Amino acid sequence: MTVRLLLADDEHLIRGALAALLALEDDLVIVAEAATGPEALAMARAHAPDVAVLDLQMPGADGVKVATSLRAELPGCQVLIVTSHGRPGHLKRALAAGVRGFVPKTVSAQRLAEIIRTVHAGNRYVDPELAADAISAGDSPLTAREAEVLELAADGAPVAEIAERAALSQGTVRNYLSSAVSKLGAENRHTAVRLARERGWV
Amino acid sequence: MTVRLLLADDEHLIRGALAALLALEDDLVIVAEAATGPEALAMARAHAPDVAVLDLQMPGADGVKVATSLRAELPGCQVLIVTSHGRPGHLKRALAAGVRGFVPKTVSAQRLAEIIRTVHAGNRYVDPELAADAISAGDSPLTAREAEVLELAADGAPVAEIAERAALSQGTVRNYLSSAVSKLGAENRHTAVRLARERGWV
DNA sequence: ACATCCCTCTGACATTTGTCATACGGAGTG
DNA sequence: CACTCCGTATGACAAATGTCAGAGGGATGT
Repeated sequence: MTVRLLLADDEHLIRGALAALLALEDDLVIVAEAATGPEALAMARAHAPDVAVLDLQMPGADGVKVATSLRAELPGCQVLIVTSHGRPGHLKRALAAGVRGFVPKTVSAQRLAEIIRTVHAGNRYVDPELAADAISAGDSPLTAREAEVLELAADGAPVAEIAERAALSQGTVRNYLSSAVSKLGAENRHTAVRLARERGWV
Repeated sequence: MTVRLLLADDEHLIRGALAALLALEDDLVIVAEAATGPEALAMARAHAPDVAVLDLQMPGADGVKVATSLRAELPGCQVLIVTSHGRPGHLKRALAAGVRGFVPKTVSAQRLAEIIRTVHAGNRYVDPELAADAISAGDSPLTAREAEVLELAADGAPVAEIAERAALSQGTVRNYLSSAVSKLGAENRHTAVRLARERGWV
């Protein structure tokens, strides 16, 4: 039984190389390739692959967003996310979106082929190390608003701008930032942003 | 004439796939692979390749650092940097370190093989788009100290800590930050850090 | 010799952030 | 119903940051 694959990665070099390697496996066949999120979606619609191997970061829409749409449109298509930067939060988001597999790019092609088969068989596979990280990072202690405000603060915007963009009063914004900072044990909003990013909470 | 290659990339999947693809070219042969900077250096010493294909971001020491050491120890070995994130400053640093080629991972394997040959022949190759970015980004307007202080401010440390780490008075640190911020046209130190990072000035 | 730049510092001031207390309405829970 | 969160807000105060003017010393270039 052959497994029909969709391969999506914005790096042509990687995608091509990966395609070549996976094609060496007798039971795997690549039916489509894509370089962006929307393209991946279009390709999936056109070819209805058994398994979609998606890079986490792509222009247009990231792997998790694509996965969400895919779940709705092609329930028979299993999604496997491959990523360079394994942040705990990404894994959580991905699983919530119905992704069946999540692996770092540090695995070998051999392993990847096995994992593709695992996912195709309807099982799940999550890289043990990433899983451990996700568990030890735990749940976000931030409320929805706190996370939102922290996110808006991420690029160094002043309180006034955050307040405007979030349609809140400046005082409220400062309250949220303050509580986020203390919950994260940070010294100021900027280290708080960094910590939250590392744990994948924003 | 065959070209003997060293391949260094921390992502096993990518490295393996790349190796497989490049091995298809008759005149290219991979004599060594490495997953970290130090490992790349050790491998280069052991195998004295003609061309070293290095990922820009690797654990241990980045591609440019490895290139610098390589220039000194193995002048006959040409260095080609491959990267996902093409920041202008990286290109500049790389060229200063004697790197002969600089390409994004979006090129095809076919192109990469050609570029490897170009570099091996003693010519240079820089991706046109990255080159354009680097030129438009221009030179850093920051003085050495300003850049240093800005770098220390990058992870959100308070002025007191920056001052201590740079062995400067707090007032001086604030002066440098202030002038860096105004030179970069930023609103505050944090957006300044972001801007400088984007242009590769830190 | 002079001008110009960078590095370093100080002191003063305005602005922005961070913290805290307090308040009110809504949602959910016991 | 009382209790506890969360979201939202205000006001006040302390601390950090941003800005400016000025000043001395070293290096470099004309």
